[in-house]
Amino acid sequence: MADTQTPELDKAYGSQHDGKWQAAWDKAQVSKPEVSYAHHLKNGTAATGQDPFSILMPPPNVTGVLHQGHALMLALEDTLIRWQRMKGVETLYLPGTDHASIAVNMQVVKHLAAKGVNHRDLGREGFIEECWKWIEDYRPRIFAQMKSMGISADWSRVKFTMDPDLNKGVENAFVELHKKGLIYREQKLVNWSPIGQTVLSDLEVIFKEQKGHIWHLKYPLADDPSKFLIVATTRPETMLGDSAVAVNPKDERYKSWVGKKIKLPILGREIPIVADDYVDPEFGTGAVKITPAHDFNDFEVGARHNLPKLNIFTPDAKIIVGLEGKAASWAGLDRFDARKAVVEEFKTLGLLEKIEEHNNRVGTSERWGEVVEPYLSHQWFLKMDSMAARAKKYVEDGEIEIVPHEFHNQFLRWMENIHDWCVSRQLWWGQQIPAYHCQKTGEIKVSLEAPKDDAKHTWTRDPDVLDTWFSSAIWPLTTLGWPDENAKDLEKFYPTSVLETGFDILFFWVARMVMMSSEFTGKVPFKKVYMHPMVRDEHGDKMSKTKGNVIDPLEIVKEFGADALRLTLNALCVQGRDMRLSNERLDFYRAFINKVWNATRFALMNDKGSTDALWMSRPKQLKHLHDEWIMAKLDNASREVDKAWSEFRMQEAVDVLYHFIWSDFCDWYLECAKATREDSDKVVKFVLGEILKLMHPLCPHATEELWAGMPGVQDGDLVALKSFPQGGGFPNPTVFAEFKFFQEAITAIRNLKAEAKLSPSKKINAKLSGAQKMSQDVFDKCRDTIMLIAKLESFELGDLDKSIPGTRVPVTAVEAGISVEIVVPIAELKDLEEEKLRLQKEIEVTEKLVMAQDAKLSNENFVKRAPPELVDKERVKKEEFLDKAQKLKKALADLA
RNA sequence: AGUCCCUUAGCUCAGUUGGUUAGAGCACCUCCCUUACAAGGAGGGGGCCCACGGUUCGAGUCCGUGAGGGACUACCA
Repeated sequence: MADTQTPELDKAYGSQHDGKWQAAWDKAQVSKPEVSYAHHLKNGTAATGQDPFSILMPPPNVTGVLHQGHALMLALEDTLIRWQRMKGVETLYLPGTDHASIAVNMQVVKHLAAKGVNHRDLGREGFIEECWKWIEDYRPRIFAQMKSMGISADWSRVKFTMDPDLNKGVENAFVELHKKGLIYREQKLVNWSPIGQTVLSDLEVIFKEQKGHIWHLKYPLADDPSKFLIVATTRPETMLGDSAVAVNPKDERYKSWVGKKIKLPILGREIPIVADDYVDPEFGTGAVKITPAHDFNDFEVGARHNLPKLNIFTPDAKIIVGLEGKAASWAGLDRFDARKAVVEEFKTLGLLEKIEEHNNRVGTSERWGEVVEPYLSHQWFLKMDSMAARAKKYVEDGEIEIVPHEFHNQFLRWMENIHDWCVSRQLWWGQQIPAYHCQKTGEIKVSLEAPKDDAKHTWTRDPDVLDTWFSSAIWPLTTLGWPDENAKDLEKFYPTSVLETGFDILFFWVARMVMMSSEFTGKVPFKKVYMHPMVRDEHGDKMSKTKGNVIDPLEIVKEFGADALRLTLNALCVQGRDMRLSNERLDFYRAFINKVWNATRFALMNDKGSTDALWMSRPKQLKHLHDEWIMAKLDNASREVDKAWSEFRMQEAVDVLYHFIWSDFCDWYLECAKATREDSDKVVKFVLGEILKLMHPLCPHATEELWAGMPGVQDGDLVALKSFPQGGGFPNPTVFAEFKFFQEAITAIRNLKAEAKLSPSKKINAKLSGAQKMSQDVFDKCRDTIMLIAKLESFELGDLDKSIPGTRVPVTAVEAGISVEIVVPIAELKDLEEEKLRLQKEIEVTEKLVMAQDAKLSNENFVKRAPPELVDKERVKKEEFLDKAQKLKKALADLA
């Protein structure tokens, strides 16, 4: 064995070595599936005959800054990835970033404006050049931030949604979908952002509660201006685009009005009164002005009645040139000023009936925050119905499993109510739509290559770009090499194993990936969807810059270390509930890492210079009860962690490890091992080594640092490439019951000392009575250890010597065949009365338990109908309680 | 308006197909700086598991109703 220098471990855990290990993983190419899998194959630890495991990282905005949501995503994904890799599975974690068309476009426009440059003056090419500059400035930052979390992503495969090959994939997808007739161009009413001057998808519109008004306006009848209908509206300015007034056909009040005409005030234009079921006679006045070009419902009504769609706004929501009457002078007026002008005019004309207070929800743009204008325009749409039906079926049939299950129904419901997706955007930054218009003929061609001009045609490319989410929807394809269907990664890693992300993009992204990726492959893009919760602050509030309660993950990494952050995020991650992150929690989990740290220091304390790699092989000889027990516990913990992760129960995995390491290993086992030092040395080292492996997916840096400190570990020998503990077998089937006796005996003696106000370190004499119920073998396996830990002067096995009065502590473990009393001579006790009280109290508690068991067991129905093994268990319990109660009573009687 | 989630110790929360005396951390009380760790150890107090009803031998867990809190989707001119 090479003579490796065992570095001295720091006194406490700190994150100062994180960078060293990130470099070591890079050097060993741990995250390259080919490399790590080859390593496992060589060592005989590969999981053969199993599908590869792959996660595609949800690409953050390339110009973004890592936030807590990203940190959570990276922590969870990398935990799963490292766990699978250690299990010997061929594992791919593919990182990437998103071009974030609309967000980056906006940032760069703002950035230019700050320099006094109007982006439109640069022209398309010039602007895009600026965008690339901006991105090159930011891209290294987010990469560095992601890497600081210690993720083991394969950076040799890193992707950007605007990489040339991904662009090719996107254009190919668009052309293919068009060929299939799923993409079409149409003039429709869309959500329009007057500030961004682009269309938005339904999902990019945020509804906000706003205090507003309802104006009741009088609309005079054309042939008799003394008569009028009163319409109620929240947007009086849109009356300039009215093309009808609608009433309910069943409404008796207005029956005679249908078919007549209204002469619109201000404009003087005449519009018909139509009957339509859409109108609710109960609401407002029962008469509704219809503006097909500026309201989604009115658009529908207008279509049914063949009404003209009269647009009144310019793209930046100002009154157009060319309106009739007084409105002609309002050209260029902003929509909100136009509202005032219209109301003022109605007042002047004596046609304003009244104004009511009204709270309504108005759609605002996600990006710019201004009120979205329903606007008539030509856009590209993607037909959703057939793709949605297929996506729905995948989920219904369980081909895609959504965790937590609550999102299952939400997903299906959305698939049922989906509208066609408007995929074009009037922006420059993004993937330009591969469509060409002929100015002369008005023809449109969709193709990868620009069509050649000829005598009849002059082609220009469609200026619009695609919605960011269009390229994201085929992320599982393009990152793996599609449209090359023979691409190696596509063949090997598609469908991917898990799609891990936040529920806020379930519809934006997850649903669209399912629909679109399967459209081209006929296969689901991933088998499981795991939606993580939202990270909130310690008070349960959403983190936001304006509130100033943002906990910056980068600051946390600096202050607590990446491992503490990863561990904490995992520990707080339960299904179906948001998590509250706080410094208190981070402190707590950092302390946990420190515990592992110090346990390792303890184990290595007397090992300086040793090169015996004791932790590498499973000890065969277990001399003491606690040795057997900790090995069995280790196996249990390994299996439980494995199961928890396979079900995305992230908190449970941490919980299992916490209890196993802190309570079982440190509090009980290591204390025992101090008594049986050489005998237990192999076990201590082995279990510790396994603990480092179990903890590695959560705390990769600290576990590597500790591992490297183990004697005999050679340079470049990484935990990251070790085999994940599988759990062996139970050498002794009654080990838990026996150890239960062990623990209870010690606890009872400690308890006795505390109640008797004896110092814990005061050594007392004790005897074990009821020897016939306990095998000499078990006693031998734990006698010395009990003495040491419980601080006993003497501890013998034998019958109670009646001549020595004393108090007794019953300890029973029926399953192990143990029913004994620990006898402490009366001379050891300071206060006899206290002891009597203690016994009295315990008798009461125990008798209550006996009664509860009696009640259960005397219930005929229970005995008859419950599973027999359960009834047996209850009987055993009763026996235990009864035994204990009797002994306690005898003990009390002896003291009296 | 519809759908879904939550309500368990003073606080923050676990509690997988119903089945040990309902758990943990923090906080609190007592004791211990015992040579891995005071970011530690030992012991202790603290719970009609929101309410009512139902199913069951058995309910924190399943069903119904109600109260309080939250999320999402849709939306009335």
